Amino acid sequence: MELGSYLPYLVNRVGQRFIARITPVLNEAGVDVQMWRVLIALYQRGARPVGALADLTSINLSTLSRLIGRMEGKGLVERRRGDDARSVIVGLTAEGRAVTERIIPVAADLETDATDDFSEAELATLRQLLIKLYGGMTEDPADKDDRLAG
Amino acid sequence: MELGSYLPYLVNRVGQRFIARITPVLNEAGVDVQMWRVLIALYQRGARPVGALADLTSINLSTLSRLIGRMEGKGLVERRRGDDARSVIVGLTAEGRAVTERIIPVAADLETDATDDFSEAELATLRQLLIKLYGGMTEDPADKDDRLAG
DNA sequence: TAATATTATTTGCAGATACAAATATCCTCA
DNA sequence: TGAGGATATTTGTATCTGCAAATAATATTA
Repeated sequence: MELGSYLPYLVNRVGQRFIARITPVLNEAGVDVQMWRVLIALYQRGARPVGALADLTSINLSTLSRLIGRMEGKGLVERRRGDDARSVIVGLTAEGRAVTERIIPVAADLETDATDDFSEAELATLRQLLIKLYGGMTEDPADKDDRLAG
Repeated sequence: MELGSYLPYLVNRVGQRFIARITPVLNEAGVDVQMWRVLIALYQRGARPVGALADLTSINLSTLSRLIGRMEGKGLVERRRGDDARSVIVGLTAEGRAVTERIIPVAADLETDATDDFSEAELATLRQLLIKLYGGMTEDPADKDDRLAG
């Protein structure tokens, strides 16, 4: 195996660079990368039980529980009891939404900046292939048959 | 901004899935994801001072220092003094190399598995675009002009 | 060449993470 | 309807992480 053409390697090193670049932006806004994951997940998908949010973000459930506690302390999210009182629904507060919307344009610039040399066609192809790749990967490889969606 | 087509998002969620999949394989071999990063960096690039290894892996220097200590304890790497005695050169031991080479084929299968539905052309395009993207991103965006390589 | 600055790594410490156990609620069926 | 099991989340605890300070060695310069 040639590591330089190994897909997980190629994907993760780009991902890490994106993270390295967005981190200062996030810190300025008083959040970290994990909180940002939660913010965009909630922003995109709406309020969710903790467990569903864990699936969505791939953050460990106990870690997420405490992370939500910290975000609650910052006024970014709020917890409420679900209809099923075992579950706790987490949703953005107005401030959480505002912070997210403040970061988004900076994040968008970051992408633009990184893809200076890309044609529109290349960019579209890259997006499409990444979506396809993700779609082809279930969380647990054993589930390959009953895959429904991301 | 539509998050579903936001490149850092698309890249990182695929990267996370790869990590989720390789983790059990690594654990079986007694290493974690960070150790794996160090192993492949050393395997690919050869022995390096701690600082250079930190750059290569994007692992924080103090974290890396202690990580190397743990890996040393497992017999995977060894430290030796550099010509400049301020630096510490880290290199794979025979066992570290053996462990790395034992994991590599499993990691390769993981890629094959994830790209079942990809044509050779699509796979090649994806690789090429990821390499190009990485090349267009310096660690520090301010360095955009004096970029040399990854 | 001795004092000071610079570079490379390690350690002190506070906070974050993940596994496993504990807690809280719901569902089933006798 | 209430006992036992299933599901959802939180907490106990040991380990890992990263910032800043400490340590160690090399370069500079007066």
